Amino acid sequence: MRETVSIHRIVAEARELFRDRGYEGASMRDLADRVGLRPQSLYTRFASKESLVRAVLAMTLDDALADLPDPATDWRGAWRTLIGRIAKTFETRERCVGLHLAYGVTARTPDAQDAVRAFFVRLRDAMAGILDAGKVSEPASVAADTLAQLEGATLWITTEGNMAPLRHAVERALRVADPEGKPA
Amino acid sequence: MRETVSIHRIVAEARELFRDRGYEGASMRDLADRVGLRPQSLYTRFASKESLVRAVLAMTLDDALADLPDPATDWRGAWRTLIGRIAKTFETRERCVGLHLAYGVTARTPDAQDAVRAFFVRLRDAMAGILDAGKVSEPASVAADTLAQLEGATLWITTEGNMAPLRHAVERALRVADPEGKPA
DNA sequence: GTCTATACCCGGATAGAC
DNA sequence: GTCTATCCGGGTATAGAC
Repeated sequence: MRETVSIHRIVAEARELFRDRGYEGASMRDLADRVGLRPQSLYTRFASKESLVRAVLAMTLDDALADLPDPATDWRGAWRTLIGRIAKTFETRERCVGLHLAYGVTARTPDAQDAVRAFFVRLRDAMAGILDAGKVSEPASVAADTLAQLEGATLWITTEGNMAPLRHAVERALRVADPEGKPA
Repeated sequence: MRETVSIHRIVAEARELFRDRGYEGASMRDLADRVGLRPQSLYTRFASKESLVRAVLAMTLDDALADLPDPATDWRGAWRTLIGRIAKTFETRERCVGLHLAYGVTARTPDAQDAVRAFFVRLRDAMAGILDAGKVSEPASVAADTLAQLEGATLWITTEGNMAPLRHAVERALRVADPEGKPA
């Protein structure tokens, strides 16, 4: 008789799998192995592999936005913290689970596709809300561009292990909240 | 008795599949259906699914670099043309086959992994060569950043159909070769 | 809630006829 | 070079005992 495995643990391991192998490349068998269960036992918690996508991205968004400084009183601190968290994840994990899933889900997994779209829209809106509190012009557009630049930099991490483009993207992102800061 | 199917045709269809579904999601059966062959007939031309990756990326690099203006005499024209081709592909196809493969190949497909790395390094080097001809400072770094920004913008195309971040990335890229140009 | 066992399908790849 | 037929592993998911 095995111990009960927490939902959080399963979702965290599923995130690792999705990030490294994408939606198609990740298997329920491998996930079960990682958490020490039989594959079938996963289905008592999750109706399908597809439903794991929403859970993984919900956890990831929570991680990114938890306990941020209040934009109303410290929007620069909130911005720096959020950008730093995203960059830290990319440095440590070498890639973005959201981007892998964005490319990996299709019309054949519509619920997963919607979950991915919702994840990025919510993240962008959170970023835009911070910039809006700082009265940065066109906050939604700047937020989308900033997130895109951070995501794109993972190309060089995953192909070459080259972190320089990510560092440059972070510098540009921080300059959004501090235009007087040191130039490159 | 069917007509002989050209290698070019097979590789072009494989590119569509890899771009839309990634390495794991693309199947030799689907590829065979697209070109009107039995799956087994693909193996007379390609030793394995993995070997298709190198062929797809070689064709893609050729497409991107064919008949560019000579950087020695018109580096700005070469830069504009290359950036324009990349952006055009992303607009039309909604995503980048190279990025999907970059995330999709693993240590279990080492030849494909190497092909992906080589693809992006060669593309970056071609971009850097153009910038170098124009005496732009740090051409390799600028080329890598520019490519990353274009790639990152596909996130919003694939999730929302939003082309604005790609347009912004193109504007920033063109400004590299024309710093006096119109600001955003 | 987890287990054993399994249904059922789809994946890459091969054998051998024509 | 393409075909028919097939092998074999692995995928998601389910049934039913404990």
